[in-house]
Amino acid sequence: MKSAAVITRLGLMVRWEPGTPERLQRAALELYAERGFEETTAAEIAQSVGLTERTFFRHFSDKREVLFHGQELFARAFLDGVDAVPPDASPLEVVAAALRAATVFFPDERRPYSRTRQSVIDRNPALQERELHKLASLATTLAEALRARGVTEPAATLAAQSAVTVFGIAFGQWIAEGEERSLADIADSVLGELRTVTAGPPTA
Amino acid sequence: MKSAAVITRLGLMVRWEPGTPERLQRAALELYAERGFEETTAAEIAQSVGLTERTFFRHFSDKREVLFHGQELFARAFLDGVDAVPPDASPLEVVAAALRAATVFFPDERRPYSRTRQSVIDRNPALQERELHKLASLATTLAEALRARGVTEPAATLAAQSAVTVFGIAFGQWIAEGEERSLADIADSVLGELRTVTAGPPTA
DNA sequence: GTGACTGATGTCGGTCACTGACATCGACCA
DNA sequence: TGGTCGATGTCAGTGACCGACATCAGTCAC
Repeated sequence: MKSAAVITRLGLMVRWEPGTPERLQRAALELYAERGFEETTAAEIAQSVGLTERTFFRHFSDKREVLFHGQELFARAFLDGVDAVPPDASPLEVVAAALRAATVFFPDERRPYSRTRQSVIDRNPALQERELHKLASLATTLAEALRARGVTEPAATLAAQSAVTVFGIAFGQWIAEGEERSLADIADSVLGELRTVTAGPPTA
Repeated sequence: MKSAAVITRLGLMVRWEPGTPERLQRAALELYAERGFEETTAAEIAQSVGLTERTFFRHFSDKREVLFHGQELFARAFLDGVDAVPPDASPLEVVAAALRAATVFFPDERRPYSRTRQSVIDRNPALQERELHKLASLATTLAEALRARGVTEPAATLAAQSAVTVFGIAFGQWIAEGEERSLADIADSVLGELRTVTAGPPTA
């Protein structure tokens, strides 16, 4: 693997094939899905796209991270939803807006991809841990945005966590076999359920 | 370390000093707190109590797990709270009961210990991931208990996740500098806040 | 009492995730 | 032409973890 010089489709001579991180991500998902996460070594992923293990770790901080990229944009979508709502909106209205904004990241065409990705994650605890951590970070970010709008604690964290919880449940349903509603519709309905559940008569 | 034979306080000759897992846990927390999690090797923990690395990994599946033991009892407490409530109670009442039951695991004397433990976790992402995963498992268990009582999805998962969220926020506050209320009182109040936040006027 | 058996531990060797230091070599720029 | 840069390769190392096997005090059947 001395030199990876390559001729592109346009006939241009390039030192390195472009899109290295994307190629690694595709290869990793494929291998994880085929053999399982633990049974796949970082070196194998790298080799499968003509690179070395060392290069893999230059692009991704660890073996799990290769499945969790683009979270920043996703979080940004949530935040955009927050900003798109009038300043006097209630926390719950903000949550609804954030949810609606986030769902644009998951158009129906993406369902098959999301399904295989999620099935890989569901089969490995280490990957679940990483996913949980990402969602928790998202909640933290959201809570901060809420606080910046004047929502006090613990309401801000409560609302933010609820948003993430609703999203998680909705996403799981969106992925489910036979489900055909859009993620936005499902999220709306789950949020409604949350309001129902937390309503009820006052507790002792 | 050929033979670890030891004379106990009662003068009995024993092959192995008893309470190995507990000794390892204490030593681990101490070292993690002193030097940090990453800067402490499993071998060091083991050696600090006169054992080998291999033995450490026989008692704990990994380096993080040594800080997360006893979760089963904790989860059981939640479940006991669930069972202690009449069958016609609303999901929210069940959640309140579970929360109240769980707080018995954290009497005020335990605050200092919980604080140092949490500060270790807060300083390391890998430990945060594990904690999140344990809490998520708890939520899953709780949701199952709710379903067993006839609560349907997604209400069951929503209620269970909310319980865990409330617990997490309350615990964080309980640990906070200067806080003196009991965990039960704080949890009650946070649950009340959740009801307030999710109430509000209907959303579009 | 003796020998088989058990259970907690030690020893050894190996795999793999991840890292730092340094070398390579086209591309690009002065 | 020469120098710098950026993405990569090479190499050697550390530490988490695991399987296989050895050890040896205690126990129990006989």
